[in-house]
Amino acid sequence: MDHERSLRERLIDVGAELVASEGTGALGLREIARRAGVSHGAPRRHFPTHHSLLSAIARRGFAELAGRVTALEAAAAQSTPRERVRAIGRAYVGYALENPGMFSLMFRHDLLDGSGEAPSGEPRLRESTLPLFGLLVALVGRCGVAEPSVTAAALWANLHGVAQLWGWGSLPLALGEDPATDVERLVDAAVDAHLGGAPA
Amino acid sequence: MDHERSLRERLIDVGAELVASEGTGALGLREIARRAGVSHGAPRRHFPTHHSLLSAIARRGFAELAGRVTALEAAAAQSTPRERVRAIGRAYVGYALENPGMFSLMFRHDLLDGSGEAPSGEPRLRESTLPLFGLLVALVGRCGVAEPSVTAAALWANLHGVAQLWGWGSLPLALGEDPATDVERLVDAAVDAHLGGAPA
DNA sequence: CCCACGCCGTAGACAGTGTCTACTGGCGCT
DNA sequence: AGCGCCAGTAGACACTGTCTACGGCGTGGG
Repeated sequence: MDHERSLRERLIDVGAELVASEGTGALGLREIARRAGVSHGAPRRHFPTHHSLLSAIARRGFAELAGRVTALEAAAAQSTPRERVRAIGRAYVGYALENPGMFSLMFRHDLLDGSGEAPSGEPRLRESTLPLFGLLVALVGRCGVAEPSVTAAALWANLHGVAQLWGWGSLPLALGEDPATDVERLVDAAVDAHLGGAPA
Repeated sequence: MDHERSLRERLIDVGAELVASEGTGALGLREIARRAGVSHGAPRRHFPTHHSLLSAIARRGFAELAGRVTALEAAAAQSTPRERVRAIGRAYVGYALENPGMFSLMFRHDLLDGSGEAPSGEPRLRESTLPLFGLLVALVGRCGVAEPSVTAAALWANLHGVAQLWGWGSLPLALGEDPATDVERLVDAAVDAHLGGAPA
């Protein structure tokens, strides 16, 4: 490390803090550099373009989400597969609702460089979700469904849609009532629907 | 009308064409004015701010989506409720995949003025989906589920997530195979899951 | 008849953005 | 010691959204 923490990491840090506190609109290149205490040209040494910096910040988000899920998995390793799926679902939309700015950044296909990533091993951004998806496929497969991959995909889409629409404000508006309890009902409804009634 | 079509409408027109052909990133205020053949200050007479213009364009998107759905409903008025729900689902993600730019604009809570809309009757943007949601609630209610509103909300979220994740590129990457057929399988999986097995 | 008012669109200024290009200062290497 | 390299600086450039002052036009009242 250079100064105790390389500027590259510091830029991602302040970007993550900034998107958490102010939202995606505050993620200007110059603003990030300002809060990192460097001049506006400095980030260019580490990220060729603004989009690549945002991609790195989004990658941090995916990493934290994956960390939450794997922690969950490590803790409740001997629960039923179905309970694990439900826990993952709650963690997914929980993360989205606790970090709305980061979550929206993570899935903004504009802003994020969709084309080739640097050959330095970093996978392309939209492949960051593949390991999580693989885990989901394995778990729903152990729940005894016919086609695990398509069921897992449909379930993931359901969780993602709940997170997105709820955060957007239209779903709570349609359902009314308390915020926190309804979103859990939706997650449970999704898991129950795709994994069958309520057995086990 | 002033010149054959008021500038207000023309601005929304070119915005819709622009977002369809170039994506949300091309929706600059000056760019829209340029393509409409007016100076960059002209839009300000009709829209107080850039966001309000984008909101008007997004409203156009919601209107077209609603138009497709109501046309579908009018045509197949005597199908089973379930088939109508499935048709609506396909129309929803079909619209999203055919108009990815407009669809992403419609649900970008930043960009869109979340606060009070002009008192001139125009409802706030995120309430534009309420009539469609109401229709969905009615239809799933006629399918004999216990809690129509929560089931309808979960199903809507599922469709929305399919549209979003598929357009994002991660779902097709996970499932592989053909593009067009898989997304229909996902829509069918969603409808079947939330409405029960495959009866009638 | 004509003048004054209101409104639509123009043109320019202003702060701010992302990218690009010189340039500087300090470090390690031969 | 001298040299090169590289992270960070500083300024320019084109562009953006917003604001303000200014024309030009039609309409209505005296």
